[in-house]
Amino acid sequence: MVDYDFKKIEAKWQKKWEKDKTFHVTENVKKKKYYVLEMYPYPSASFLHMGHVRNYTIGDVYARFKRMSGFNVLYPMGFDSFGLPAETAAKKEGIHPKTYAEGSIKKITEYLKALGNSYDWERTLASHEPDYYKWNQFFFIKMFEKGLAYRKKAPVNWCEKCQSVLANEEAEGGKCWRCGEEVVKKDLEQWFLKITAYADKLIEDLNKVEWPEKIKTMQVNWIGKSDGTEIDFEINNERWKVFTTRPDTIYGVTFLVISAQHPRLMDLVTKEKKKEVEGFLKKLKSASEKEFADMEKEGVFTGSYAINPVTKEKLPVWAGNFVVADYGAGMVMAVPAHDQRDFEFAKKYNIPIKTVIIPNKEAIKPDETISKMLLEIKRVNELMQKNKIKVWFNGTFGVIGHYNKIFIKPRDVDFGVLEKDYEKAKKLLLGLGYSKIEEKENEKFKHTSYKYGDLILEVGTFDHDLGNEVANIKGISYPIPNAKWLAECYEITKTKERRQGRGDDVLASLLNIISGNISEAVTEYGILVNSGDFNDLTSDEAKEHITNFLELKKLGKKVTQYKIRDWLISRQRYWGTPIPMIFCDKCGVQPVKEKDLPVLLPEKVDFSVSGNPLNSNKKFVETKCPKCNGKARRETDTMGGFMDSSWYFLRYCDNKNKTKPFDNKKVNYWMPVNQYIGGAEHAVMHLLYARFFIKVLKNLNYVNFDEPFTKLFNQGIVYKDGAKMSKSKGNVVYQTDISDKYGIDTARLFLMSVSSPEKQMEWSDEGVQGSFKFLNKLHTFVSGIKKFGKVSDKLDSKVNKAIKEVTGDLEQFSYNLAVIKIRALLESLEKEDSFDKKSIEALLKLVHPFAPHISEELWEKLGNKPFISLEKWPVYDEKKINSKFDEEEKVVEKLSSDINNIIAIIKERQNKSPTKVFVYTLPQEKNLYSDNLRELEKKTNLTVKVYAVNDKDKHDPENKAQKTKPGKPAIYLE
RNA sequence: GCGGGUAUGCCGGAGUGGUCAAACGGGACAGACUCAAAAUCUGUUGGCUUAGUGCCUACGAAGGUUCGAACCCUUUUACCCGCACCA
Repeated sequence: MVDYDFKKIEAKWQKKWEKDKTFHVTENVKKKKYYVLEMYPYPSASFLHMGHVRNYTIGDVYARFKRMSGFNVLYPMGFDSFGLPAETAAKKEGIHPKTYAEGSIKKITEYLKALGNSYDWERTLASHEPDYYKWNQFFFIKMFEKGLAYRKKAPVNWCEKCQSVLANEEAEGGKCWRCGEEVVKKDLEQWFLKITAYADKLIEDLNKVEWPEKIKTMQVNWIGKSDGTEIDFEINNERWKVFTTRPDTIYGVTFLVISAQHPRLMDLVTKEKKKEVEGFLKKLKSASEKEFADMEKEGVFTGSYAINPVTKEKLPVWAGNFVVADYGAGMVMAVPAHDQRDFEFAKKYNIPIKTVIIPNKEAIKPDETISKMLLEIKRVNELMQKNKIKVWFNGTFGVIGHYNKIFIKPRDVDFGVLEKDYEKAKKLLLGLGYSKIEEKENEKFKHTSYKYGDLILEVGTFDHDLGNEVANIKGISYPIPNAKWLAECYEITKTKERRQGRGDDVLASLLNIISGNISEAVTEYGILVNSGDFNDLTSDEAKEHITNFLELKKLGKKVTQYKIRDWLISRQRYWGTPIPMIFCDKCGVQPVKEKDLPVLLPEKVDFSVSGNPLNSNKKFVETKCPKCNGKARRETDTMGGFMDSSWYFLRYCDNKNKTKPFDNKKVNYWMPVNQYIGGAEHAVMHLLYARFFIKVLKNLNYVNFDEPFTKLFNQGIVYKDGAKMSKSKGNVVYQTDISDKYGIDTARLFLMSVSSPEKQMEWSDEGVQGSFKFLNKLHTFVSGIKKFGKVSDKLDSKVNKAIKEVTGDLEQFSYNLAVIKIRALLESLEKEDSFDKKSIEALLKLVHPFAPHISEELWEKLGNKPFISLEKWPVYDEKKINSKFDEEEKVVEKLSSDINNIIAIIKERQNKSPTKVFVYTLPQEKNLYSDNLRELEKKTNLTVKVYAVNDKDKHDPENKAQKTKPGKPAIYLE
């Protein structure tokens, strides 16, 4: 077989599509719309690699599928051409960013077109064009008027390498998202967009979209809403606010910690402590951002004391490195018993730890009696240990020993000792002031009861070896008993199971809880102890009550805190949308008048100066105040690129509008985007900003929907040699590497068939050949068809089933499974010698989304008019799908493999080559096999004869027929 | 540390309670075609065993639920991704 001429075919159809504007769409109210969109790329002059190809193909397959399914599909493509990368690339090449961007757009457009994607190129856009960014400025002013854009001095993230500030979202883990440079904090006056005003709505509306849970969670976490209580602590006769989500632990507060970065820290530091605090701060300052994050919790006492508003206790105020200055109030109440950070801090500086929560509501509550008893146990334990007697406390607290169940309100102290120590132990107890009540003995155990005050104490012999053995078998070991363990023990008693454990472990655990000598903070909710009037409440109840109490006394209130900060939009760079603001000494900050938009980005600037090149253009900077017409200065900061990407999908709907950002009728027809496709890395950046932007636009009456992207699909990353395919890693396979050799259809088909699109995939050079083979096979098969005939019911069933399954798979992005079914269909068709045109057409249509060029070509070859791209997706007929055929096939398959198996054995053992097969079936199964006689002969290469077992004239010299079973015919070979 | 995900045969990857020694593709091996190779076609590809049967071992590891588990539960290990001192 000669490889099909993919080069010619692909060029031919790409040209035809372009000339015909096949994929151009307009609003059509009679047709249901569907908007498929891939995140628009940042244009670079280099070739697309397989990661890109995969991404765009995922979208194109879907767009083509939906288009054929009868939707009016909007599938546009544009370019995110503003931004720092263009500026740096331009600098490197010594050309103007504009030249660079436009050159890149030209190149990348060419590459994108070579993919054969069904984009509507009439609707393209590029964010650096004044026609586009004019509207960035327009919206900015609208937001400014609504108070949603404002200027403020704040500590912001600064990237030294990029010479610009970054939004919080762009400072990933303290590093610049683009260049990886350490981010430093700087106090600067900057423009912000008030995304925080929409924080609740941004969380709430997530349930209106069908997005991967992961992305939703990431957004929720990023917004970081937490309900809590703001509590006033009095320090030096002044009230200081503290935010907490755990007001139920207020009785456990043993100190306060103020952030080392808190602007008013020094107000709290007493004269005596000043030097010490300053030394501490100095040390922190010298640490880099990263070291800072890894640093151990450290602090220094400020010398001041706070008054707990509920208990009136006096609490030391510390300055600490682990408190974030710009979250909450920048100061926290520390509850070491119930917060791990506070715990570590308290341990380090020897601050008291006070337990006020017992984790499980029904777990052991150390009341007075129990405390007394525990102390008694402790006394006994110590005495026994001193005398080298090993003790196992049985059934006292928790699950102890090897047969006892936990009980909640213990009445007696019960323990076991080894038989050899028994008498000695008894004596020791008497020495402690115990009085004997009763002594028992049976063949297994000895047992004595004592009285001590109102306590009962029992001592018995304990089968040490047995206990150990059981424990060993179960492999249970709790080196550090803790509250979690106890809670677990309690859970076990509820299920009536038995559990082994060491008595002294439990004892230690309980004593720890009572004495505050715990090994880790208990952070789970539970019931309150040591909490005055609030004792015995559950954490949830206590939060409510304590907050109410504080509100009543005007010492605190319920508040909601968010982690998300306002969106920092200004950048000190050239290549972006100029912020349309003017500073006038008289009138202050003034927006540029709408009629004067756009504020054009001047091309003539000096790139050699440090800082923002825009400052070098006097004509740009010096302007007049729009209000008083006096001398004024233009804002030289530009907008971050995420402004551009926050609404570009709206502009696609009406990209040539000169008078408005878009016509809202058009936007309301096409929007929201039904299927958005892009990488997960934008989860808390672009995807969050765009949602915010749409909410603002809805409030301003520009759009009538809440969410821009109904469905979101995150494609998996393409790997090669174990690393993400990327230019910087040098493990790139370019589009042309494959398309030159096999054609772009092969590349598309392969990328879609190796694994499901949302999973990461490993690139394989060999694997591509499989897809190429398939397309060759398809080409040979379809172009070799001489004439059409009738379809068998069997084939018809297969065709219909394939349509059904492929349709379902495409709908769910299970492209890889769809491809498998298409392969199987071609195989079945190849086997037949008669089929109708409709079946072949169906096959081509199923193939089409994956391999659009070859399917167009073959479609034409069948004598059809172009374009298959605009043809109707095949419809299946459920009635024609008959599982009987599948079963038949299986049965035949099995029988022929049995026959082949026997042939192999005969050949090897008897060195004979049989030529005839006699098959003996049950009478009712005879037709099943005789109907498929030809199939059987083909598979076995022998003459086949089928008999029913009761056929009188059957040829059966070795009487094999008696071996016949239902579904398993007997076989004789000769 | 917290949250999410993944783990399947030589490899890539389907499969989420019986029809599973496990789709499909790649690779390897054998056969057909050919002077030969490539392409193409056919078959084999966990082990033992057998005129087509049967048995064992296997879906990261260990337990458990079930008549029955690659699939459900628990624990655990490794890798990937996200967040990271958020009170």
